[in-house]
Amino acid sequence: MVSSGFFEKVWAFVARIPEGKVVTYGQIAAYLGNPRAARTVGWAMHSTPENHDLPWYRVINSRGRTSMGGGEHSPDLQRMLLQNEGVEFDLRGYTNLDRYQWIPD
DNA sequence: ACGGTGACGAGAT
DNA sequence: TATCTCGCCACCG
Repeated sequence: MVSSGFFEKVWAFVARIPEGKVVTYGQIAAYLGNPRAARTVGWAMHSTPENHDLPWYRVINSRGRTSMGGGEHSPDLQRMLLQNEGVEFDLRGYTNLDRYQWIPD
């Protein structure tokens, strides 16, 4: 079977996040049935395939900040991509989850 | 099978 | 608010 792992579920979830909205790592873990697997979700995102079409930048941490990262994935790039979609950040780099967090149907 | 790993989370300082 | 510490857990060699 090609897609049965936890990572696959994470990617499938991320693919559904609408434009201008964000979700947190812990939130994804919870919706997938493992409330405490936030770190694993983070690792899944780190392991996203090269040819990803995923809106990876719509995943942020529970405090409304863009994820840490190195190299290609920089917090600044992530913030920029989100601002392009209308997500606003305050001067310290935080966004308002009450306003932009996506709650699946 | 086992253990290191990591784009996290929550509480403490 | 910035940092640190610890607990968590699926994946891969």
